[in-house]
Order: sequence, then C-alpha cells, then structure tokens
Amino acid sequence: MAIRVTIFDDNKKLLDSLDILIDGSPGFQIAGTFPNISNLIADIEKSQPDVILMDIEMPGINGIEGVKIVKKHFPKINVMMQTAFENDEHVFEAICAGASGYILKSTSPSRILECIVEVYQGGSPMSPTVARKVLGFLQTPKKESNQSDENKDDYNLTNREKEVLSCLVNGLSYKMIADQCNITYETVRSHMKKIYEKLHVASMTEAVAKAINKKIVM
Amino acid sequence: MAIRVTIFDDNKKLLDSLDILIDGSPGFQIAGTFPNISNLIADIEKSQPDVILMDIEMPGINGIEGVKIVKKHFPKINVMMQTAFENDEHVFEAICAGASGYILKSTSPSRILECIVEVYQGGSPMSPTVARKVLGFLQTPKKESNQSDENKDDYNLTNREKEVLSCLVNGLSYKMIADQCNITYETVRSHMKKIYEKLHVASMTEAVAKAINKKIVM
DNA sequence: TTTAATTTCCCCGAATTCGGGGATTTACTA
DNA sequence: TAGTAAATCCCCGAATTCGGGGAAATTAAA
Repeated sequence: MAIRVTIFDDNKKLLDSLDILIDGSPGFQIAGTFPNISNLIADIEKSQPDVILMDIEMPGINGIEGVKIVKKHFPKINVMMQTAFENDEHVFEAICAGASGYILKSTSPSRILECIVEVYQGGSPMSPTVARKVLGFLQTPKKESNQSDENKDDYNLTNREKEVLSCLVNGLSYKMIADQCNITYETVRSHMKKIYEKLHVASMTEAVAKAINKKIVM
Repeated sequence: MAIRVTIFDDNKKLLDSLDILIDGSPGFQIAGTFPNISNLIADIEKSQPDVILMDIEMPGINGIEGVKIVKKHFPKINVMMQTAFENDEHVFEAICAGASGYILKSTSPSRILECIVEVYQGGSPMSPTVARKVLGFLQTPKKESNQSDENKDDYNLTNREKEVLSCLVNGLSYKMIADQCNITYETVRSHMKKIYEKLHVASMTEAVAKAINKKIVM
C-alpha cells in the first residue's frame, strides 16, 4: 500500500519535480498537487492523502495558516513543512500550528522520501539546524542569568564596526556613512568587509536583518 | 582538522566499538573515552573535545546531570545524548539540561558519524521519534495571542509584494528572488519599485529594516 | 618588545541596484 | 463595458555594492 502524498507549493518547477520524484518511487503515490491553498479543505477531501507536503512561503494564505486549517479539519493527517529559509518565527509558528516535520527545500530527493516515510510512521524529521532552533525554544525559558554571555556574543564587532552597522540599519549608503562617521568611502568598505566576515553574511540586506534580529544594534 | 570526540558510556563493549568506529573514520578523532562521569570536568579538560557523546543511563551521576555540568563549565561544547530507550522524561530533561542532539543506541554507525558532524556544525540531530516528542512539548502550551490585530498595518502591500519583501529580508538578491518566485528579474524590479513607494523608502536596507521593525513580514 | 588587532585609506573589475520611463494580460468592479 | 489594480515583462544609463587584492598608522596585548 503506497503512501499517498498531497503537495501544496506555489513554485511550479519544484512542484513538478516533487511530483515526478514521489510518484515515480515505489511505495509512494501522488494524491494531488496544488499551487495554493485557496481550496485547502476541498483539495484534501478530494485527494485523500496520508501525508501533506506544504510550502511555507505561499502567496495569499501562507503555509502556517494552512497547517492550522489542516490540523483542525483532519487532525490525523501529518503535515511536513518545506521552506527555503530557516526563519526562527516560521519554525516556531509552524510547530505550534501542528506541523509534524520541517525540512528545507534544499533537502536531497532521497532524504525527502525518507522524511515522508518518517512522518507517515509518526516521526518528525527535521533538518539539524531546524532541530537546534526547536531545542532553543525549550531551553530558553530556563536561563536568565547568563544574559551577559549572550550580549557578549555580539559577533566580536568592534565599536567602529557596530557604528557602521548601525548606520546601515538606518538606511544609509556607504557614501552617507562615510560622511556621518567622518571617514572615507573606502574605509567604510573596509569595515563592511570585516562586518560581513564576522556576521557570516554577504550583502547589506543580510547584515541589516541579522543586526536587527540578533539585536546587535538598537 | 579532525573533529575531536569524547565519549562517556558505562557499557564497555559499546564504548569500544564507538571508539573503533569514530577513531577509524577520516575526519574524526577520539579525544577520550570514559566509563563514568566522576571526573567529568578533569576528563574534558584533559581530552579537549569538540563534541561529547554521553550515555543517559549511567550508574552514579547520570547523563542528564552530566550535560548540566558540561554546559555550565564548557558552554561551547556540544553534547549529544545516547540512549537505549525513548523515555519521555529523559528526552525533555536532557534537552532542558542543554543537550544538542538525542539519538538512539540502535542508530547505524554511518548515521552516528553524520550526527557527530551535524552537532559539531551547530545542528541538532534527533531520531524522528524523539523529534516528535520534542514537538509535542512545544505544541501543548497553545497560546492565543492577539498579535494579528497589531500587524494590520502592512502598508497595503499585495501578497506578491509581501512575498518579495520577505525574500529580501532573508537576504536574497533580485536574481535569487526571481528564481524563488518563478518570475523574471524585471518583474522583481517592478515589485520592488512598488514596495519602495508604499514603504516610503529608497533602498534595500531601508526596506528590510522597516519590514522587520514594523513586522510587515514574519 | 614583538605580535596582534584596530582603524584608516586605495585600486580594479564584476555584479547588482536604482530611477524612470513603457507595455501586456488578467481579473475585479463600478 | 470602461476603468482600475495586480502581476508580468522590457530597456537604458547612472549609481552603488562586492570581492579580492594591498598598505600604513595607531593601539592593545603578550
């Protein structure tokens, strides 16, 4: 008896390749594929899946809402989330919403099939990074005294680097930062390179997002 | 540079086979093996491990206490728990104590090596069954928050625009966003222009900062 | 005192973003 | 049915950022 899988994903390319992968593997069967969850309940009733693969980032109603609806109407069906990013809140929300697994889109085809089986059997496959975040949610309410340790983890940015990063978060360009800090454009670039290195990022947007989310600057 | 692994396990047979497995695999190195944790701190200082494998069921001081001590004195070292049974309380306690991974003793040798790497890289490998239990801990405290009302101020962004903005916050370039959303580079640009107009900004960094601070995207 | 880290400045070429146009299709609505 | 909003795609030129180099002065630490 094959495991019936229904997929919700707005990325047509990915949807197609998953379709081929799953439907072409013995023991698996595609019950349905849908580019959005506008008709979620009807789609599920029609396709009768054992396992649902759901993209998190979807236009219109997103995957998080999707899981909530699924678990409300079909509590028995296990839903595995697929995402392009390991966004903290997404992970947390998806799990609270009732997701049973959480894998990245970059997961290898063979691993995806494994994960489907695991979910079907009542397990919860997660990428190790996601798993670490999940553990983090459980571990955080424990500690309060080691705030100094966390705040100390400001990625070892120097004062000047933090200043530059702060300017960046406020929307300034390199040229404007140079003006603001009374240094040359090239010096700003030097600092930026160091900041990228220390934050493990490669663009202004990533740096800004990390600076805000990790509360490196305020 | 090999990953240095130190093992604490009272089962001598298992300890030996793990020793042979790990020390005999390229990229791994046994830093030390100990049948109990009576001299935990000294043992760790002596062996200087990157990763610790710790059995939960040990005579005397058990593995849970062991993790607590390790994380208190060596917060940087990641500890992976090994257990014969998937006992609910053990899982929960170990995680709260600060364990970074939780695998069964029945795990295959190749998978054990994988898990060690994952833990070393900051991930949290767990058996699917353990993972499901962990999710259970998070799913039970269902909280009804009224955050949705505040987030209504989404600057009249369309779904597509929010999607693009979300990608931006995750550090994607125009090209990557185009790929992700299955649209062309030029369409991304069109959306970006609209986003800038609606958010009253003029650069990626400003858009990202506003998106995060105003909670336009999750 | 020698090393290491910080802060400063410069160049080049490639890649990316920005501003300001224009255009088409679809879908909803007045 | 005409009009509007959304989503899609295209071009040009200017401005900006990125990666990978190098280098010098100051300061802190070993």
